[in-house]
Amino acid sequence: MPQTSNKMRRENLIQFADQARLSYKLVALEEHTPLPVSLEGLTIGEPNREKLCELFELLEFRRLTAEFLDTPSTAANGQLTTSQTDIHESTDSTEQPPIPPRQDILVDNAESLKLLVKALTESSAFAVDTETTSLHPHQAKLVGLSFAVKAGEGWYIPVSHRARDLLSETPRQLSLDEVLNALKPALEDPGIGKYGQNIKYDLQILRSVGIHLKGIEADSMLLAYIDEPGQPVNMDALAEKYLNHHCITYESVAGKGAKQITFDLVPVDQALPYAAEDAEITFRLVQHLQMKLANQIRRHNNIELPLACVLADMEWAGTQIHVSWLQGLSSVFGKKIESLEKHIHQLAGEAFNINSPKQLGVLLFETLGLEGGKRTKSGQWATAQDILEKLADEHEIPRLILQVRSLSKLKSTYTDSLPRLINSHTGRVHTSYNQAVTTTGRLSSSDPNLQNIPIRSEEGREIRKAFIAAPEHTLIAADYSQIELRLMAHFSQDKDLIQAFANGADIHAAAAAAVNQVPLEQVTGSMRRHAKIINFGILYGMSAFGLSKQLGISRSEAKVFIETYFARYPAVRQFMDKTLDLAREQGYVETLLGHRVYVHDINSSNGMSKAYAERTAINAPLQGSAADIIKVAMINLHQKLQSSGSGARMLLQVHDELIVECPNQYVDEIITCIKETMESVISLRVPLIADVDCGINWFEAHKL
DNA sequence: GTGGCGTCC
DNA sequence: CAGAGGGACGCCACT
Repeated sequence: MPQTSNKMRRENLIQFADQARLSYKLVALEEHTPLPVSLEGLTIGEPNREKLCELFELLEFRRLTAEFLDTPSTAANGQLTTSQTDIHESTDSTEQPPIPPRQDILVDNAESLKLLVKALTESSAFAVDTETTSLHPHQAKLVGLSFAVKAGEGWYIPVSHRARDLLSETPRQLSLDEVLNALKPALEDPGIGKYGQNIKYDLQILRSVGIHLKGIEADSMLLAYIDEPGQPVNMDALAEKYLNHHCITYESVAGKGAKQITFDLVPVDQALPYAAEDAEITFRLVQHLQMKLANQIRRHNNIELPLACVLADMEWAGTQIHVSWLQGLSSVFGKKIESLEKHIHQLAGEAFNINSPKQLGVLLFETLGLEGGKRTKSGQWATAQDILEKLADEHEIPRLILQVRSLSKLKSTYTDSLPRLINSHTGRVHTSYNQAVTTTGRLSSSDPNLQNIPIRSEEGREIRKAFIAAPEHTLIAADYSQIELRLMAHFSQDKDLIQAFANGADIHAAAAAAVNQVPLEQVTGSMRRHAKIINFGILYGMSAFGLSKQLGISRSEAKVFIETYFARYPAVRQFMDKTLDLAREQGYVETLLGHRVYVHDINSSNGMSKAYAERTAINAPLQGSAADIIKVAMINLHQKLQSSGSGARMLLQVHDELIVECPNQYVDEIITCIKETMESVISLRVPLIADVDCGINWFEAHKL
């Protein structure tokens, strides 16, 4: 009983602290007042207020605030950005008192296990880390668990280390069952906070041994990502960067390359410091970054961290694959490639590797002497699609090469590879979502990448028929309609753009009508096609040159086209100009929900890097805000699907699209739920629309 | 390991 | 003058 109330109080305090931090900052900013903190508007009792002060001490709030006040304000000096100062000149790690050598505790008997459980249970939060035999949760075996409840101390429990050879003995260790039984209450107690480094992984590992981790409070990887998106977020790099600590490398305990051994074969005496360090560093990183990021902690708490738990479920679920369908496609593609290859070699009069851009360039532009050759950066002949397309009229070979290219791409990347990535235990593919790599805030997907499955070409689209629903289930695909253009309308507040979306107009046709100054009825197919390219070009900061190349028109025509567009949608240009000003001033741009994208080169004297930074500054708030919106949709939808009791579950995310696997009898209900959830994430100045469809496979679910 | 290319949004 | 479309990942050839 007393424990529970303590935990509840703790939770309340954290919530209060979060609010108080913000309000204190405001007060401090306006009045430059020192502590104590103003708690106006917060309804907390005296005892809690005391506790709150303690908590501030704990968080070194005073130091944080002092830093905040010392930082030159953007408005005052008008050039150097506060954030750049924070990031590049922060000397946090050197200011802190030196950390004493870490004490490592090996848990290999009942007594030490008892001590650990006691330490965990009495803590308000602890770091947890798992050591396993694989990076893929479904094939990983749990080898050991490590914990830290405070800086300077790490615990490690080996559970399935093995003898490396016949001469060595199996190390003494507790049984997995005994360990899990002892730890389960603490791990599943939502009142005790958990810290992790890439907690999405540990969540799945723990789930595989029947533990449902609760009380997840922070992920150092996600905190670091919020601090500086796009920078490395592996633990070694973070320890160097924030704690000035050099980690024991995985290679130094497990070896590298072909000689690398799995962690269960690492001797326990070597595993102990490595594993204990993982947990202890995680603990310290979380504490450090929570302080550093006080004003962005909400993004971590309310978006990135809950999303990590959603992604863990999606990865764990995986997607069913129709293997023989893919094998059939492979064989069809293979035969076509073979015959095309023969034909090409015949025409060329020599056998060469048609997959080698280098050999192809020499053949086309030297042996055959075709015109229009361009060099790549490295001086090779460029043989990219657009170049071959121009040559296709003059010569048969480039035309055939284009066909081969497209087919071998489909075969090697998709139809041949996907079956190899099916997990033998589940019979499904379990992609891995990376939440902390992109600069804009998008997710990425790998092993396999399921965010670039073909859809445009007819042959490629066939591959989507291999992504099937489980028996008695249906796949539901829901995608946001024109989300980035809608965000452009929202941010720019352009009257006509908003009006077009409010009317539910075909936005490309509307742009075509505007640019060509004709009524909507007179918009031709080609006008619409051009307007569509311009619409996307605007989002990406395309130049007149790029547009002319895309549309096959002259540069001056393209220039007029763009100018007319801006004349028709004047607020769009104003928004772009304002965004660039802001980017130059503060060194970063921000999305709807506060994800920052740094554009350091925006004031560069190098024209090319500056232009690049400018395009990023325009595009990032749009791309990144779209990412924000779907992240929130995923968190909300995950919650709703779980509580619906339907058994429907999210499987995939492709930037503006969600794929849900749903038991047949609930499809109608869940479609409604998905649409409502996606459209109600946030209220913009234009409607947010999600198109939803369903089918037995991903192809069928994309009829719209 | 790097560069070229191609797939997606 | 050169380069002139944002963000990813994966395959292949080549060094």
